[in-house]
Amino acid sequence: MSLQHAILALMSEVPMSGYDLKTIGFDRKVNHFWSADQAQIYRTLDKLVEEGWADSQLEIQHDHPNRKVYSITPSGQEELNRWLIEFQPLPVKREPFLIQLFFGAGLSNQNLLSLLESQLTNHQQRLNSYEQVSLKLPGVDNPAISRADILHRLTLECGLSSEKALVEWLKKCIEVVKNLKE
Amino acid sequence: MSLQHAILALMSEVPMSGYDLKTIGFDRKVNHFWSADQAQIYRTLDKLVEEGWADSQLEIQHDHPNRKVYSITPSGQEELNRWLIEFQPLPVKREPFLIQLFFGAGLSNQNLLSLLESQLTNHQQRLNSYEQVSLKLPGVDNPAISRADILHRLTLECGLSSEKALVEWLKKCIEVVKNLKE
DNA sequence: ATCTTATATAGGATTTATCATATATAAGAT
DNA sequence: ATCTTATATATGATAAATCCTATATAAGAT
Repeated sequence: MSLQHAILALMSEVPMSGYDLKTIGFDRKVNHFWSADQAQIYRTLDKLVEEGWADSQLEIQHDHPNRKVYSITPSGQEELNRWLIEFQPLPVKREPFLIQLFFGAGLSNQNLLSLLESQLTNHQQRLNSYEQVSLKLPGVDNPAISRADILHRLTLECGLSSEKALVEWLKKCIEVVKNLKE
Repeated sequence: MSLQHAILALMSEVPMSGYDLKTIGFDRKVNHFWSADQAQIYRTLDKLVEEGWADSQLEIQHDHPNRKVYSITPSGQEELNRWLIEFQPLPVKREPFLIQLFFGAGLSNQNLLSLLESQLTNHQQRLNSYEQVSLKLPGVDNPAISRADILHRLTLECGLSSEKALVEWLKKCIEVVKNLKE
């Protein structure tokens, strides 16, 4: 499962609690290509420990509830290294909005336009959030940019170019539908 | 659930068996934005009947096993009409390959390039299959093009432009990684 | 005082999807 | 004769993801 390996990869950089993984890892760092539910993270951590790929130590806190900090084990690191070079099949496409558009011949132009406009708004927002992240990453012109930074920027650019393509496509759709005779 | 509505939409054009839905519907017609497992289709058909959105009639065949042909009911059509104009949130992004790239700083350039090349091959194949479909759709210049045909072409163009963007991005990644000092 | 937000972990229930397998008929190939 | 492919439906088991709820501490706001 990819989520297991995403967690292993995050943990291998720095040990983390479930809460850290959710708030720092999935909601911030890798949000542009993966997201995970809190419940799923805790359950996956249990599974990683069962498999011997991670272990945890309780960290007593006084200003907050105690934390269970998880670290990757040597066998976990081995598994991660194996997985990192394993071919990943393309994820299956499932786009609810395209069902609507494909089967939308019976809808009015106005209904189609509403659907398209709200998709456009949402994709523009996503694009915008990616652009905000991009501003915080070291630029490729930066002489101190690390190998990891370069790869981080490349993954972000994947999201940026996908979203840009979708925004352009949606704008085109809107023009086409506007000129459609009902 | 979107699968339920994809099936309702396919059925509302023409009554279909589970087998038809799989082979004609999901594997051919809408493959560029939805796919469904055979087992899932039959189970979803059961659910649609339970909900009163579809019904089936047995079609006795002599050259093949008998078929159960499903049709949309009036209440199913109502449900479909309602759903077709309901906002669909953007699908969550989950890209296993981007986990690898993002956390791939410890890999050799050669390993990174292998990953990128196999992704590129797969996306080019997908792009190619979309282009094959495109050739069979009526062109926008065709004066006899229907409203449905136009929408079909638009959904296909979504896939085409997404795949083109990914192919370009992967080519760029390959150039960047080639020039990366290990 | 009470409410909300942040910090922190976890289980129950359900949904959605996949994989494997079973069953059965008929056509066509070796 | 036997094997494979196409046609056709269905169930068991499991995986992956989401939603809801419970529990608990502490800081800050109204």
